Amino acid sequence: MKENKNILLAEDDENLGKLLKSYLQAKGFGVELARNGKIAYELFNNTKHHFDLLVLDVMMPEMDGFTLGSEVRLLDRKVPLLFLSAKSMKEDKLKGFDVGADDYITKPFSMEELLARINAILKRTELHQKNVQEKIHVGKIEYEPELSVLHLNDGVKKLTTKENMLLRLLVQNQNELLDRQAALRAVWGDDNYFNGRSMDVYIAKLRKLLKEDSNIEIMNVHGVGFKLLVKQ
Amino acid sequence: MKENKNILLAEDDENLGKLLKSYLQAKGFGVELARNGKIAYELFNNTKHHFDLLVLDVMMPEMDGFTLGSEVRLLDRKVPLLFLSAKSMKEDKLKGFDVGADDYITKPFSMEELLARINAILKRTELHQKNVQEKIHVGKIEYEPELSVLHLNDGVKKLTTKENMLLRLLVQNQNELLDRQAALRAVWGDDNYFNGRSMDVYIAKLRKLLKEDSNIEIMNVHGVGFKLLVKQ
DNA sequence: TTGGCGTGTTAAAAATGGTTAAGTTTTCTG
DNA sequence: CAGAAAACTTAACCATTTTTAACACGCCAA
Repeated sequence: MKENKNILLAEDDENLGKLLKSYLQAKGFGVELARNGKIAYELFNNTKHHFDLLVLDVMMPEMDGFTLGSEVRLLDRKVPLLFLSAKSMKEDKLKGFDVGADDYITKPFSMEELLARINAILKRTELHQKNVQEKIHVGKIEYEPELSVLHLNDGVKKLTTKENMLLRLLVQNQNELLDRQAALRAVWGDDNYFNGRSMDVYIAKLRKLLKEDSNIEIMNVHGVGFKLLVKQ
Repeated sequence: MKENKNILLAEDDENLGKLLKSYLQAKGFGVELARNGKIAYELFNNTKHHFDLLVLDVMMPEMDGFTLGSEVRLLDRKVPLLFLSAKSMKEDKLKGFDVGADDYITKPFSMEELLARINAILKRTELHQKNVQEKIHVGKIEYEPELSVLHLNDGVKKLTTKENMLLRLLVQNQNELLDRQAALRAVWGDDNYFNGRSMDVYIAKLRKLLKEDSNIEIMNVHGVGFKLLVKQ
């Protein structure tokens, strides 16, 4: 049960990025380095990856750290965020916490301090940790997002790509709102009218699949999004 | 509507302690001030008190902050701890996180920063406590806000998004005034003329639903708002 | 007491969503 | 590579939810 933790590091300064990456790897973490916010978002949104913590530089080209943080928050309300900033400015800190930062550290910082903060965050989120992405129970139904497979009464159902991406988002936000626009951007990469209807079609498909467990419901929040309700 | 959060503040510097206490009280927190670690421990251990967060100065007579933190951890594995320290020394920080700190802030710090960190901690602990699918009794009627469901005589009534949001607000302010503008901002995100009329329409809908129990009444307070009256 | 503004209520209009099925594109497979 | 199968999108139609409109009534201050 060694399961080492995975960190997504978004840092545009190549030297600093590589330095941090190898330091954290030496400490036993799995580290993916993204050189800007857009790449980081795509990595986060890529089904193949699961991250336990995001370390985001505030100042980056393409998409700054705060914007990235907010977008990520729409997809996953719980994943811990740690911001790196050159400025120690008050407004920046406040903005960071507003986005839902779990911590905030100003450059320059020592590697040990970063490590201490990372460990502190992971320690306190550990208790509430979701299963390490092998098998997830949604009500009575077993779901394996990595294999994109649902275990139903009448056997194993292989999900299609879009079914799986959407269900994964819903499950990550179980009993919480999944924002419509955020889901469209995450699954369809865009949020125009027809994609919207396409998503509705997929919601209908998922409802059919999940109706085997009557305690599961995909509830619509009018004009805002969907909520995967699992009665306890 | 807002059950305000309680903070236990352990700080031996009388000036700083009182300053922080009154600042946090002004921000809506309940604050108990203890002038050393021993008193703080006794306050915490006194079952009459419930604290949502402990703010502990590291350097205190009788019992230092870290010791206090460890002792408290033995009683409660989850209660959030935030340490205040004059030193920014690395070892101190590490020790703090080792004790299970949720955050660590070095003096001098601004009040805003402390507040931001407190709110950040409370926000993320709130997430883990939320999602309780509780059943609330409104008079004789059972209401499940998370499922947006009312249990009426002739079966279960599924509420629409807006019905649920508005009813939830009313119930949270049961027998107290729900301010009109506040409700509009909370449910409609805006408070222009037409939203106002939309809200009136929803009040009418809710009245119809709730008239099953004659002890329940949604009363209008002219020009100010509504009050959900439940006679005992 | 009266006029204006706020509220109660119902109904029609507009927006959003649920679902099925027909089209289109992509992927698989021989 | 062609044909079939699967995946995905678009269309259509209907249902539900929300907003807007309209009119009646009530409260309250001048």
